[in-house]
Amino acid sequence: MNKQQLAHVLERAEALCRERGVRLTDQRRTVLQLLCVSDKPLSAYELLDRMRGVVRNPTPPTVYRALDFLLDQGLVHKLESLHAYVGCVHPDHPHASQFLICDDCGEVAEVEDNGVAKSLKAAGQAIGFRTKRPVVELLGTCAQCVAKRED
Amino acid sequence: MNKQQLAHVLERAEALCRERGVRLTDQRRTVLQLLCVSDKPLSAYELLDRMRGVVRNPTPPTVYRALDFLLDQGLVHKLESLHAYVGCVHPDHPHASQFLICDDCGEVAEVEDNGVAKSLKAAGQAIGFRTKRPVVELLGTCAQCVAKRED
DNA sequence: CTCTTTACGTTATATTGTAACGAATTAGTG
DNA sequence: CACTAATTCGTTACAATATAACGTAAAGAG
Repeated sequence: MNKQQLAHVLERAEALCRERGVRLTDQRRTVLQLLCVSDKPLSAYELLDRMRGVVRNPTPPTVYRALDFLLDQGLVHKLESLHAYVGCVHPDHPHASQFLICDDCGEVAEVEDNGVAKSLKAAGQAIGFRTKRPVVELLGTCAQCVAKRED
Repeated sequence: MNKQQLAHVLERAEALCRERGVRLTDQRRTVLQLLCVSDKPLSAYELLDRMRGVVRNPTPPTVYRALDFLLDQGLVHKLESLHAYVGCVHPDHPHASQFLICDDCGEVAEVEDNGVAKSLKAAGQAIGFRTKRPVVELLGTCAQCVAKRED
């Protein structure tokens, strides 16, 4: 994420939290920012490392609390299959994303595919299931790495 | 899974492994069987506990090696969002399943929805992504527990 | 039977995530 | 402002999940 996008996300985060009456504290903002400037998903302990120097003596609970808050607010996503976290690319509206995770280069693409959302909804409804949190992560090879391999 | 289903799965597992020239050893069969007779997903360490008394002095690597093998062979699935494992209900054919996980009663339904499979494939292809392993887990409330709550 | 590969035993350790409890800060209320 | 309640944070300890590394044993191939 570039600087302009970062600024936008942080602004949006501030505004959303204000609207919702919740507090985007320094620690929480720091974690969000670290995730946004990273070019790859970060584990909780990678985040912990990067917080040193920004926050005084952070510990695991420091990170996990901030992550819990940001996850609740939909400002970050957890990639279950990687045990890692990413900043949300479009916190503007509530959404259920899908993640395409390249296990070659580590790149992660967050997409919001309407067809997928619909078919998942239908599959749940077929058996009366009420979905609260969909986890959709496709592990494989991104276009760039596919091309690289076929050279 | 009832006894008859269990017998069928074990037979199928034997046959598949024979065909593929891989070995379904005692430990691996034990793990598969434990997952199949369980009425809920089991964590690696729950499996470890249940292996005592069947296998001599099992340790974490014992369990994880058996799980790795069974996952490779498509005989069990890992539920990433639960850190837990389930026996595959239809190992007969290769497939990409979706899991509906009730966070009230813990029940897990494995479904193979064609619409979901198609839309996921399409979403990947749209950006040239080659999916190797789809992770699709819907966390929410099953029909039974929805009904219970509305009483 | 010998060689090679695969599976397993064993110990130690890495990684991910929480519990619990008190101190400090913030927000609401008279 | 003063008081109280709620939320956030500091800190310690620990639980749960997963893997590294290396030697031994067993199985399959020739």
